[in-house]
Amino acid sequence: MEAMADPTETPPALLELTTYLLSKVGKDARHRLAELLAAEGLRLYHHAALAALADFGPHTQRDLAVRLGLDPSDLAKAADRLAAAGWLDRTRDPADRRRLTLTLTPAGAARLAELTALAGGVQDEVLAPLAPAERATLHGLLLRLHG
Amino acid sequence: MEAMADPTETPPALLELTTYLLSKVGKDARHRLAELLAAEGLRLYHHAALAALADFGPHTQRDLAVRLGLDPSDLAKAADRLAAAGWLDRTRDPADRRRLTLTLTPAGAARLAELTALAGGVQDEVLAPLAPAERATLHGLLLRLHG
DNA sequence: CCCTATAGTGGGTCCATACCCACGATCTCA
DNA sequence: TGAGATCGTGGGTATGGACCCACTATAGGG
Repeated sequence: MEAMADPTETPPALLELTTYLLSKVGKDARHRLAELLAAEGLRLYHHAALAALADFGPHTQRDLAVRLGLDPSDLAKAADRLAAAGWLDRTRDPADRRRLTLTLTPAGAARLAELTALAGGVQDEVLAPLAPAERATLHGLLLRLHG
Repeated sequence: MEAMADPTETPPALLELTTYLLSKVGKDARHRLAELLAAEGLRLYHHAALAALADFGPHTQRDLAVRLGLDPSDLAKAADRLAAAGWLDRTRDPADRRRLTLTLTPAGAARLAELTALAGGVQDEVLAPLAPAERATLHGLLLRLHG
């Protein structure tokens, strides 16, 4: 009995393209995490914003927008959301009253830890086929590509 | 003189997530190729469709939609585009006149070769930081994740 | 004090992806 | 020969990302 061809099989010509795999696997990973976050009314950039504040300390909105590569106007909306939830403080800079300084609150730090755990869970799923050493190798290679 | 902090630096907490890197690098790769294709009025799935026909032979529209994970309605529009350019033939199946069989034309095969070369160029850019052996390693790992 | 530049923000646009439905044509089978 | 299923297709909708402009409040130089 002959093996049945899988009607959903990807064309080998595409599987030979590393960029195709990169794009597909990356999209899948992002999609999974985005879905989890969406269930809590959050987006990926909310996570990124909290992480940036945790790692680099307070930012003005403009600076944070630059760091995350977001439009200042879009970041303002994201900051709204995060401030409303009590995860960051938005204080007017007394030295330049145009500026708003964003600072992570303890509640924000706690939330960030939860989101990071969530991301870790997705990562375990996505990387399941790889042994720990292989995951480390992959991580190192991707890090080099990221520059 | 102290090193100036890079205001666009990504939060280390995110760089530690392999899925973050995967998603970012993958998005970048897809974005670059999509831009090149867009300049010629094409989308990524046009390339994928041609590749599938080349690798697996003629498909009905339905089968091709299943293989590529596209909505049948959307694939119909893509097939329009490709047929209009003369890259595939759309023939009514005499045995079941509801079905349209898509077959790659020689012109389509030639176009596919061009697109594949284009994709290869993008890939060389994206993978530039890696040595050939490392690229092979990366490819192998991604292939395992793709299943 | 005026002029120009900048920070934040509200309210949009544009685009791609992913759906989804209804319909005509056609097939299959009882 | 009808009932129901299936293929292609036209014409939608929903979503998220990226971008953009106008406007207010504020700063700072001349």
